[in-house]
Amino acid sequence: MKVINDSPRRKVLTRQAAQLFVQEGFDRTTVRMLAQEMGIKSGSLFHHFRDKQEILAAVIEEGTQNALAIARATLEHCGPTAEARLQAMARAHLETLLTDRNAHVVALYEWRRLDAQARDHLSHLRDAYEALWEAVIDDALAAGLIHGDRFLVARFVMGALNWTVRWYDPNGPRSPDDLAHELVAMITHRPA
Amino acid sequence: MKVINDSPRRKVLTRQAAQLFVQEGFDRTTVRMLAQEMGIKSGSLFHHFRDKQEILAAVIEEGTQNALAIARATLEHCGPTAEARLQAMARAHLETLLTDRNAHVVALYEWRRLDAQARDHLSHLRDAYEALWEAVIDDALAAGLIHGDRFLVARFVMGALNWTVRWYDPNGPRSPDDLAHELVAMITHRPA
DNA sequence: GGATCAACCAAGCAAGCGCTAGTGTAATTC
DNA sequence: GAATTACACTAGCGCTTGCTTGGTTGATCC
Repeated sequence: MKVINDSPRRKVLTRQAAQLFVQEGFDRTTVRMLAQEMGIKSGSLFHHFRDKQEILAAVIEEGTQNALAIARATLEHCGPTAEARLQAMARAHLETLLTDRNAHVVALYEWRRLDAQARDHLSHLRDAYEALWEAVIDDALAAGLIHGDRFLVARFVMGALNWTVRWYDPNGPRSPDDLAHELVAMITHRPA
Repeated sequence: MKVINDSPRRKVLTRQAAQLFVQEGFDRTTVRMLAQEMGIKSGSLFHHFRDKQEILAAVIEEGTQNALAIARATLEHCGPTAEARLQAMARAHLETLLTDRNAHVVALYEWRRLDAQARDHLSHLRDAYEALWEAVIDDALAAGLIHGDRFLVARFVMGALNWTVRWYDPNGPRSPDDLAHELVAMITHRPA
């Protein structure tokens, strides 16, 4: 019985699981519900995942990997100014939060359901992502674009952005780009 | 069998429940765990609360009521300038988040576990609290202290503040007052 | 054309869940 | 001093949970 793999099939199952985890929360999502969503029986589920927790870890891992990849790509293809980079990161963050919404909502809400070992592994990924942010914020501080404690500024900005999953309506009038603009304007000590 | 009451005993039990809900999450907290924490047997628990959900609602209600009361009191005892009011609200929010931490973490993480009727009742309370914020932000906008869309600014600020529960260390070097200062400085388009 | 293997299923176990029923008891009320 | 009340107990019902077991299927490989 092979359990750990990253077959394409597993990716699909992971995405379906994310959907359910968002709707019901991790604890209320039973393996029977997961299996039904996947079109298999509950027993078969354990052919793809060692246990229920591993499904959660897979969901969060995929979302974080995507966010990291998108952020890196974005930073390579935007202008070199501190303002452009700041704005690009904000937009990338919001777009990830919306296109890959399920995985990120799960990461935000169900992080504490991970066992110690998964949490350790995944927090390294998250640290890598946050390091990108801190670099961009350092640039903005050095350029005089914003002022203050880099640690605090980074966390305030991430908080404002992550909080959007609780109120943002993708079908509303505002685009992710609008939000990024508005946020950067808010924290920038310089007329846009 | 009387069930609904707001005896002082119930307040204590509610606070103990909040503690457990933070540690384990609502779903993973069993009525047996709650009862043990309270020093009674699981059956006795249902003398004080109709069911498990009612305990959750009680926890969140108490936290929100406190936040609302503190915010109102703070607004009455601070200076009249837009900046003073903004700062006072930020500090009040952070202090509530820290002194009454358990209840607020529960409100943030377990909101969706409320049944429709409790959620309806409590969202009115929350709306009242957010209305205070929007008034303060309107003042700040009118005073030219900050710029932008009032809806977005309010949500960005609340996001930055609420996110603090995930990283703030009460035993660290920074006081809530420091945080409030830094946040207001960050979003204020005017040298402090 | 036998061997291998991933993918699935039916059946069910042991544990734990929220909650109820019925009872005991000390304090309070009339 | 009888009745009521608040609060706690014991015992357990009915159900769901995550997960295991043992076996079947169809495709692929040599």
